[in-house]
Order: sequence, then C-alpha cells, then structure tokens
Amino acid sequence: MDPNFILLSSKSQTYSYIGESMEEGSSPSSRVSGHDSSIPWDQITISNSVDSDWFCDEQIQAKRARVETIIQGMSLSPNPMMPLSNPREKESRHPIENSRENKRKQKLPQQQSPQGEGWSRDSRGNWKGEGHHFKEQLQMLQQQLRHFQERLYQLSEHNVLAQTQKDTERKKNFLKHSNDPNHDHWALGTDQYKHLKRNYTKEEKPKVSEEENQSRTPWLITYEEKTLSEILKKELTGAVSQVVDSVLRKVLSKPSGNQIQQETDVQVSGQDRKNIYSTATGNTRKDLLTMEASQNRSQSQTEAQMSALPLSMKKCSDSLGDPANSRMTQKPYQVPHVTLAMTSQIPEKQILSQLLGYGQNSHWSYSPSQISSSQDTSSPPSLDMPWSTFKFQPSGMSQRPYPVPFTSSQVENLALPTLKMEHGKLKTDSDAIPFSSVHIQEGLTPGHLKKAKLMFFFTRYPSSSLLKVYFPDVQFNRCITSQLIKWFSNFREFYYIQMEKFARQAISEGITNPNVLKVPRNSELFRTLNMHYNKGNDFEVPDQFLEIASLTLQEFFNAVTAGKDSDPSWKKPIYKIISKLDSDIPEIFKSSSCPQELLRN
DNA sequence: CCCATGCCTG
DNA sequence: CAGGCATGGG
Repeated sequence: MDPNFILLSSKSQTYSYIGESMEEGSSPSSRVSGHDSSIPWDQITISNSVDSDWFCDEQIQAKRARVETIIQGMSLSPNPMMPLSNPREKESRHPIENSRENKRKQKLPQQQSPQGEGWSRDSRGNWKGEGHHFKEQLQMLQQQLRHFQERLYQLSEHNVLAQTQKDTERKKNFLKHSNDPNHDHWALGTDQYKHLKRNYTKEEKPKVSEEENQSRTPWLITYEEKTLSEILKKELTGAVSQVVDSVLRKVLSKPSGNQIQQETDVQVSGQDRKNIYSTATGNTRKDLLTMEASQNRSQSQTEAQMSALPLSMKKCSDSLGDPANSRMTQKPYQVPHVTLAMTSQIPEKQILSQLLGYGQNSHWSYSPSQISSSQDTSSPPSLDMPWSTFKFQPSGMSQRPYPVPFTSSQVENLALPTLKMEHGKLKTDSDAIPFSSVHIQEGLTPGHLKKAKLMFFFTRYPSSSLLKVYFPDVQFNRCITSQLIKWFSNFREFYYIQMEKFARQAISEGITNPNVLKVPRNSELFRTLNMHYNKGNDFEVPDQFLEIASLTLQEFFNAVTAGKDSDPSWKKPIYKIISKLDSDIPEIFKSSSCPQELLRN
C-alpha cells in the first residue's frame, strides 16, 4: 500500500479531481504547460510553499479550470456522487481493496486512517476531550464551508474577468486562502458544496441544470452561487451548530459514561431486591422476576459492555459476498472531518439510532427536500431521510453509496456511547420511524454480549442454530455467527481455567474428597464466575449452573488427582462431560428486547 | 475443502 | 474478547 495514499487521502481527491477535469479540459490553454497537471495543482491546493511568481502566472488558468470543474460537477446530474470516472482515480482509491480472502480469517483487519488513530488516542476514555474534539471538528467544518463559499464566489467573479487580467489583489486573496491552515480541508467543502448544489439544482432549478449541461455558461455559477450561498450558509451553519450543541450537550454531560442509569434507572431498594432474589430460584418464571428486579448496574459493567461493541463494528467487513457488507471493503480514505458521516461500518439501524440520538433535527442528511426548505430548521426531518442520510458523503467524491467507515476505535468512542446514552430514548423514538420496530441488528451490541454471558449459565455449548433462535434481533451471517460462537468459546475458556485453578487449589489445600467440592454462592469461585458472566449482578445465577460448576470442579479435581494432567489433552474428557449438561434457556432470552431490558434495568 | 473447535497470544 | 493458527471431523 502506498503510505502516502492515506495521508493525503482527503486532499488527493480534490486535486485529482481537478486534474482530471483539466485533462478532459475543454480548454487546452488551461493546461499547465510543462507540468503534469496534477502536480502543480497539488501544490496549489495542498502546499503553502508554492512559488509566488509561478503561481501568479498560472493563477488565472487555475481558477478557470476550477470553475469549469465545478460546472462539470454540477452537470453530472444523474449520479451526483460520482464525478470520478478516471480509471487512474479508481485505482488509487482501491489500493488494497482486494484484501486477501483468507478462508479461515473471516474478519477483515480493521483499517484505520492515521487520523482516526490519533483521534481515538487523544480522546479515548476522555469524554471531555472528546467533546472538545467534536466541537473543534465541527467548527472546523463550519469554517471550511464559509471559506469555500467566499472563495467560490470570488472565483466565479474572477472567471468573467480572468481572460485578460492578472489581478494582483485577487491573487493576494487567493494566496491568503491558500495559506489558510485549513485549506487542506477543502475537499470537504468543495464536495459538500457540489452535493448540495446538485440537489438544489435538481429540485429547484432543473432548467438551469440543463442549461448548464448545454452551455456551461460561466456566469450561471455566479447567479447560482449567490442563491446557493445563502442557502448553504443557513443550512450548514444551522446544522453544524445544532449538531455541535446536541453532541456536546450529551457528550459533556456524561463524562462518566453511565448514562443508562441516570436516564432509565428505576431504583429499587436493596431490600426489595433481596426479597426478589431470595424467592427466585432459577427457572423461567423466576428469571423473569429477577431480571425485572435487576438494578444497580455497575459502571464496570458498562465498560465491559462497551468493550464488546467494536468487534461487531469492525469485523465482518469483507463478508464474502454478502451484499450488505460488501461496501465495507472500502478503504477509509478521508476519515476525520465529518464525524457523523463516517459510519459505513455501523449497522444502519445503529446509524439511525445515532442520528436520532443526536437530535431529531439532525441535518446531516441533505435530502433535496431539506435543501429546498432550508428555512425550516425546526421541523423534524422527513421520515424518509435516514437512507439519504447514509448516502451523504463528506467528500462527495466517492461513487459508493456509503461513506467512509469509522475506525473501530472511533466507533468505540463515538458510536457506542451514543447508543448507550440514548437507549431509553431510542425505544420511544424508534416507534416513529418506519423500519425499526423490530430492530434487526447487523452487528452485535454490548447488550448481546451481556445476554450471551447470561445464557452461558444455561448453555456452555450452544449450537449456531440455537444462537439464531435466541438472538432474533440479530442479522446473522457467517461473521456474526462465528463471533457469537467465539464468545462462548471464550466463556468456556475462562470457565475451565477457573475450574482448574480452584480444583488445584483445593488439592493443594489438602482436600481429598471431591464430594466436598461445591460452588456455593458465597464462595470465591462463585464470585469470580459471577463477576465474569453477570457483572452487574442483575441476574440470579441458576442453581443448575452451580451444580454443573461443582461437577466440573470435581472432574478437574479427580483428573488432576489422578495425574491425568500430564496428558496434553487431559481436559477433553471433562469437556465432553460438561458439554452434555447444557440445559434449556429461559424463554425470556428469546425476546429480542432482552438485551435492552438487561441493559436498562 | 470447509467448518468448528481449541489453544495461545495480545 | 479477538486474532491467528493448528487440528480434526465430515
């Protein structure tokens, strides 16, 4: 892979696009003689150290080309998302797409942009910092957009005069902008502009759009620019500040991350809880009771849940022909500028959840209706917007229907907390949106992990078909299945390690009769297991499980006592025994709302 | 050859 | 908990 590729990703799209349009260039004079067209443009757009004289000479042509580029972009109406058709371009954008398909390896190594890494490093575990980061990014975006508007306005003016003039004043302006430390975020502004503009022209000015196609009259830019500038300013600044506000409000108000408790907790006194626990003894009915009674979620549990999410996001990205996942074979070209748009690795429902979480008026969807009714910032977005939301692209350059993925760390830091903090809200909001009442998840959530752990009390060796039955809200595919299987494998691993450890401990303590080995609820072993599988202690560990644990402990004790542990596979017989002791799982686990209930209690 | 499982590692 | 690898059954 070309290391420069990622580093320059966000920029490269800008200049390669321009370069392309110049090559197609209707006006040969606009080409930079003696230079590869893309290189000087690179310098213009990216570098501050452009030679001023050269720059002065080329400036007019540059501007012309730029404006033409924009016109072309607007004219390419049917598929506004793909102004790129240059094979070279495509090539450069799919450098490592063909990720080797290791059969064993069902998971794509997560691909992170350097920016993403830095971002997550900076903000990991620091809500305050994250919030500031948000704010910075969004303000940056705001700035870029304003910047772009100004600039484009200038350019379109210049275009009229540029044929004969070298206006040093404007050159200064231009240089000033080029030296703007933010100028390298340009791609974003440009693309957003084009995206918006296309929508705008399609919805409101279709005739103009066609005129552009035919005549490409430069001054139309000016005309549209004025109108668009207004709309853009309103729409984008409004949206950006709104998002900044809502994000910050949520992010900063919950520095500790235990949102659920604050939002949804219905406290039950310890006394009540004890009563319920003491009457419940472990079958379905009682499980219901205990689960309803489960309270007092600890923070550590929350953290543990969080740790489960990334995998559901970052994995399954190449998913072997699964169309729903094929889009994830993309590279994270330019990640960091528009955080909310970088969601391709997040299941759509969760994206929606996030959007809802960020406020009903999330304006990250630039659906035509919204563009055209830019005044209406208070009314909720139309219900058909979620999908167009996902198509919004920070760069507008990609021909893909989905935007740039989050890195897993970003997901971990951004998406999950959002989901979690909005859980209560989501449930009500979801009723208002078309497809979400069932909430088929494409990925596994912390709730699912928690549920799986509790299920482990009943089944140590669940079959994949059983898992499908008990995770009805999960969209199963190979990755999800093996991930779940892996979870249980990990659970078993921990379980058996503990068993062996305590069995050996018992032996070392001089115990000779295996029948005295039990796992009472006040034992250390129980506490260890409970901590692992039932961290919040909001589920009563079934006696059944304790029986099996005792038996496992005894088996280990016997085996070790008999010296079988010299055999490399001495545990196998034990595994075999235990594998036959799976019991039925309470019905409540079949409920798709189970994870939510578990999470929220 | 595919898949599931187990083991080891980070 | 996930990744990677080795193994063993179909």
